[in-house]
Amino acid sequence: MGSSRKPSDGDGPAGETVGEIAYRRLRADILFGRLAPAEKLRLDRVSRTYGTSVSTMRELLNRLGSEGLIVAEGQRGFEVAPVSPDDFREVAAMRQLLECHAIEQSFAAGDLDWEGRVVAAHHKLSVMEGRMIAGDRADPQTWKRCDWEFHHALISACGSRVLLQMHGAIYDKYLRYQMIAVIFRGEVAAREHQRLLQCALARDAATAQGVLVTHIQSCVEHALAGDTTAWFKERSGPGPRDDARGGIHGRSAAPARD
Amino acid sequence: MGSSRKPSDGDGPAGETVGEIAYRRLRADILFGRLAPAEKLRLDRVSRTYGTSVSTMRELLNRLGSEGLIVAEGQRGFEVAPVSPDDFREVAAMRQLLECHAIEQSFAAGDLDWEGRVVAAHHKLSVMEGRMIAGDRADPQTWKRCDWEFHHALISACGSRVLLQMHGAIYDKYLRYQMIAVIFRGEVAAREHQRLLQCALARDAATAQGVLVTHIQSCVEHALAGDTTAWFKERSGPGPRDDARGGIHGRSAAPARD
DNA sequence: CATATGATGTTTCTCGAAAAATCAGATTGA
DNA sequence: TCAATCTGATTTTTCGAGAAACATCATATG
Repeated sequence: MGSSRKPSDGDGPAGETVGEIAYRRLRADILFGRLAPAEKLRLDRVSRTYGTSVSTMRELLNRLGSEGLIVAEGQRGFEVAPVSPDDFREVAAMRQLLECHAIEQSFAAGDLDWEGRVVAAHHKLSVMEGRMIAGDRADPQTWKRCDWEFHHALISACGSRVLLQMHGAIYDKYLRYQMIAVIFRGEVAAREHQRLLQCALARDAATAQGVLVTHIQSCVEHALAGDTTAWFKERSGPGPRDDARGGIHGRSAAPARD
Repeated sequence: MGSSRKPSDGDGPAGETVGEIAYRRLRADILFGRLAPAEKLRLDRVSRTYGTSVSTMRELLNRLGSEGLIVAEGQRGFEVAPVSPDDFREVAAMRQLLECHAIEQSFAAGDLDWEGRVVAAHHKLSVMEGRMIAGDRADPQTWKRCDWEFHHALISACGSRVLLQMHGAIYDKYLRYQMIAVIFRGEVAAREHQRLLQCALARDAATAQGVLVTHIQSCVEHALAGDTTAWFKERSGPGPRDDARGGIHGRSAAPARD
């Protein structure tokens, strides 16, 4: 998106707040599995790890909690969101639903610029996949970013910000499972991406949806076929989810004024 | 405010934190239109209004920002999320997508307990709607909560926590537009709810989806038929949304350690 | 032996102030 | 007159400490 960034910003954008930087790092650490699922996050420790005060860290933790990447139970602290096969399946099904719908809209409305974005993103992804297949597994982050950019480009003409935003959120959770399960399906996935590209240029949404369903489902099955017991620390069942939501749902909304 | 909480503090649940109470109140104030869209929220003022310190308020504001109910631009403060006809349409379309899908799953899997929940929720909603139609518009909060509980009951057997959570989030945004536009479609909406109940008991998902689409779409059109220009304060266009998201999307994720 | 009770240490939650940044108005120069 | 810069005031961001809540463990009691 067209926000003005400083021309020379390598890692941390120049005029960015401390909290924002720590937020990105913490978020990436959860997504890429460097923080174990269900791991307890003690304020004092993590805030020192990421170079902020506890107050600032609490902001980030609350933010990530509201995204579902961290669970905050009452006044007993925070921990990394747990994982489970069921949750993985649900996340995958949700991604399927959103992305299939978005493909339909996007394929119908995409203009020439859109085609350009799709082709460009696929090229970059294709190159990265070639490297990964060749054995160069040094940088899964940029590889996965290319994967994201391709899938995002496909649906970028869907015309709904809300849809894109929700898809982004669920994609990230899906990505987390991919990184935890350490999935390489190089050749197969690359071929599916190739077919998605062809469908996009032919505006064939129906076929693309079929390919995408396979793309996601086979990934889930491949991941769950492995040793899923290693995912759990003790018992990570349904657990105490965000039951304390405000607004209308949780309980009767409080009166307006005090 | 170090004083202990009164045992009979009729507002929130007994052992609830100050932040949690303020969060619910602030969230409800946004959802029910008591805080105008695009209204600037100065830390000092709102924190005093809701009885917390600025640090605590920042937590809540960040949390609501991550839910999309508040926008936080750079280090220029927070404001209530803006509204626009386009956004309303997108939110409605998203609710339609999620709720139709959930209905299909739920109608197929619902057991007798589910039927009981649906019937009970519809009864309560029906009574409230009767009062509203009769002219008793004192308490839109409980009325809308009954609406929520009915729609939630319908899809409660869909089997996916992720789906239910996302639906809850989008329902709240939809609700906000309903409250802003001040929509009363008493008789029509009540009849549609009646038909939804019948479809649920007959397990007729296809018809229910059709009713729901009408239910949502006609509401959108009814709302947008009015004077939408009053919604905007100055220019509330697409505006600077959450461009600064972390993780994979925004930019290259930062390396793990420093 | 199992359970209830109480003291102690640890962690979270809340607060107010210092530091950094933004904004509005005034001043200066072309 | 217009643009640019500077200054003062307001607002946001960050921090560390105190108060409340929780967890742990030892002790007492049936």
